[in-house]
Amino acid sequence: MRLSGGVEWALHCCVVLSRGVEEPVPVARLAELYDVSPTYLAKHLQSLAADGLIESVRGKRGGYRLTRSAESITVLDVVRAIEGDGAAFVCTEIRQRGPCAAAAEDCQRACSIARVMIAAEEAWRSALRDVSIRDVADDVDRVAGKGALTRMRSWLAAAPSIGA
Amino acid sequence: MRLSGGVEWALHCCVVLSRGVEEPVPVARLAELYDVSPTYLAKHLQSLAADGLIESVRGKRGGYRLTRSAESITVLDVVRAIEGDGAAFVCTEIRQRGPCAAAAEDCQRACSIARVMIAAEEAWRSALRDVSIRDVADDVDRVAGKGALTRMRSWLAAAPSIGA
DNA sequence: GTCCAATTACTCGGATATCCCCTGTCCGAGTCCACGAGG
DNA sequence: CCTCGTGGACTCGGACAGGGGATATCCGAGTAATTGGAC
Repeated sequence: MRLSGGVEWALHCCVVLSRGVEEPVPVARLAELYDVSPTYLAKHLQSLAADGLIESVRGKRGGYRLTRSAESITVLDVVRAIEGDGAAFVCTEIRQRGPCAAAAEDCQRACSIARVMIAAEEAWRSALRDVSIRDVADDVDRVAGKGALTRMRSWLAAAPSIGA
Repeated sequence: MRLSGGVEWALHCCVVLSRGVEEPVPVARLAELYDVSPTYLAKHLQSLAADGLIESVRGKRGGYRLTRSAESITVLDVVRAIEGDGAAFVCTEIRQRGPCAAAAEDCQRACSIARVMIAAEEAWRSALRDVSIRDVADDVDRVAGKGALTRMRSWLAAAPSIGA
């Protein structure tokens, strides 16, 4: 059980995009900020756009920007956009197989093992749902210093590749 | 993010093994009970044995049996034995990369995003740790009928392939 | 000076290879049980 | 009748292929800004 590495990228992107929603930021710029593969990051941002978390602006001076306020986007929203809605544990109903199989009419409720796993996943989802991108951004300000995020956001807005 | 299918098999095996600890049960018999691949199930049971949850008895009339009481084995123990101890979310510290990288001395605490993910995983683990194999077995008795598990355990103990 | 239109440069978007881990399988090492011979 | 040794069959254990999804990449579709000329 391992999450895609794109989850980390997407979360960092959403956090930095939550500072100043004015103008869109191209993928190449975000990739340069974090020193990651631009094309692969693009793939993940497309997933976020497909779920309506960010919107794309095409053409010159285009890019991505958040569609709604950072308060209304939860960490779970981002994780689900990247990883999909599928549950981690999938019950194959092996209790209904083999020589001691349970009768189908006795299996209307989910099996005991599946219920435990589902409850645990719900606890996981709940923890992620309780934290918004805004909360994370505030925490970054608290840990890394008040101006760190704003400085990164300003760098994104600056003309690309001048100093390089 | 998806768990290995072996988790389901291993949990069912531990539950049925918790009924009557007298004599070991061979892998082939367990595989026949659930109608799954014997060799692949063996691989997973080896993982359980490596973590000390079950012990192997070699030779004729050998097999696997639980090493301790079902109360002292948690669902989390089984999941960790199959999936390993690694965290689902791995922080690659991209905050320390790129042109706006944070200084290393400012990163002694885990980054805000990683903390959220770690806390969620801890909630997931906690939910799995709160349920023992004994609890699951009792719930199976409650749902599938009091004698279902005992009947399966008796079938395991019976001489193999008589009726077939 | 103003308007318009073609050009251009920059952006996203989906289709395309590559790699690694999970799935699934196999044969060899090890061990207990059974049986038979000898005392 | 009891003991011991040998054989056999059954078990686990780790080493060996195949497949699917994540990783990483590329080129084409689309759009806004620019720029040049005409009025």
